[in-house]
Amino acid sequence: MAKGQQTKTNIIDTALHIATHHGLESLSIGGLAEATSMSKSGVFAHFGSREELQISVVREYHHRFEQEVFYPALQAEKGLPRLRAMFGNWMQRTTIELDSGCIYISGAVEFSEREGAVRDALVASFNTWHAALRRAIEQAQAAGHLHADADPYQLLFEIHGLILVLHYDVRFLGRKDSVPRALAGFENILRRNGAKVD
Amino acid sequence: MAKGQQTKTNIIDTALHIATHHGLESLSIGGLAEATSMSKSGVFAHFGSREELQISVVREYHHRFEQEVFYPALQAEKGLPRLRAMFGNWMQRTTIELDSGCIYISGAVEFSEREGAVRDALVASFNTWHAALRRAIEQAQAAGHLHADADPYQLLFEIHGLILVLHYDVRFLGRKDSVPRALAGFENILRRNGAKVD
DNA sequence: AGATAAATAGAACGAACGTTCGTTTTTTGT
DNA sequence: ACAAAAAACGAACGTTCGTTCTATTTATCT
Repeated sequence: MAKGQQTKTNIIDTALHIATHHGLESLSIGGLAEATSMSKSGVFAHFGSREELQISVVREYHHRFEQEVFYPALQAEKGLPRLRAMFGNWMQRTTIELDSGCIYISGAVEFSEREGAVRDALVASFNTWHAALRRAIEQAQAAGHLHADADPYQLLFEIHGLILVLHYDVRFLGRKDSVPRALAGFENILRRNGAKVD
Repeated sequence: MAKGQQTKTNIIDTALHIATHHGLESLSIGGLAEATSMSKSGVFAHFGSREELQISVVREYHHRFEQEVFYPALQAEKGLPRLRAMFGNWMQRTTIELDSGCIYISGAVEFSEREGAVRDALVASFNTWHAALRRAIEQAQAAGHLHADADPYQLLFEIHGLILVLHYDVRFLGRKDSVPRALAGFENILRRNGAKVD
């Protein structure tokens, strides 16, 4: 690999770590320069603008999300098992490991009233995941694991809420014991929609 | 009222408007000075620090939240009616009116890994509301509206999730039609815990 | 009305911000 | 090893930031 790409990867790694902890808006060229022991202009040259740097971080987060949340869940068989795997991985990625947060959540706050390419990248990335979840729900319905007449979007809405409140309780309120609650809420939703008890 | 207090109130009003739209961290002395047609030092003198300004905004938000969400719900009779009123007012305050956001949500992201007085004020303020909700749930149980053996915290957890995802969908994804989903999710939770259909 | 206190303004500070530019170092290809 | 290309540096730019002064304007009270 060319030296440049290697350095760029290193910068993005550092930036991703900062962004998952303190948000995309907390990224600064100067801070990143210090963290990577480079000069400001050296860092800057790789992206051309701060906005492009933020977009690169969103892209990298999207990639890792796929790798750690989505793809592993495909190992589980279609239907309820896979949906449960996706939710479980999602919980883990969002709150637990190294107590880093989720930029789909922090970014939603930071860019809810701000237009631009970063917001667009965030929305597109989240929508991809959203669509994957909807597919998993519909497959569970097709497999007879969930009622066929249930509204997938309503399930999705409620499930997403559990992830958000889990994130809120763990990271903001410091309630480390919230994972069982989220899991219980998840099973409540499934049961109401025809799933057998786990 | 003294002239100073009057000006201070005006500044906080303006600051609250900005904070509900763009977050507490987007507040700046200079921006507030321009918005209120004052000098930077004139604005600054009322608070002594930016942090104290942010805390003042949190306090004001807490006050309005009580006025517009909590107190009106006390008109409804104890138990399920009051709980429904609290949730309804909460939804409205959080997403609808003048499409302004909720600093309990944006603040949770902004101050999740930042210690200090602002974070403490936010946590304390939210916990007050949280406790009020828990009381309402327990009253609904005592009145026989909800199963007595249900865990109030689990209900609270799931209900809070609905507010968060409503906020997310409306403000970030721009899905203005999410209120019925949140309402449906709320009734789902109540029904599972023994409530009669509404 | 005149004295006293409160409120606001204005200028300046050091630091951090994103960005630009010219130069120097390092890597790459032959 | 040497030339060409890529990568990183260092200094400076114009702004904005929170904050600290001193000066000036307003409101308050007798």
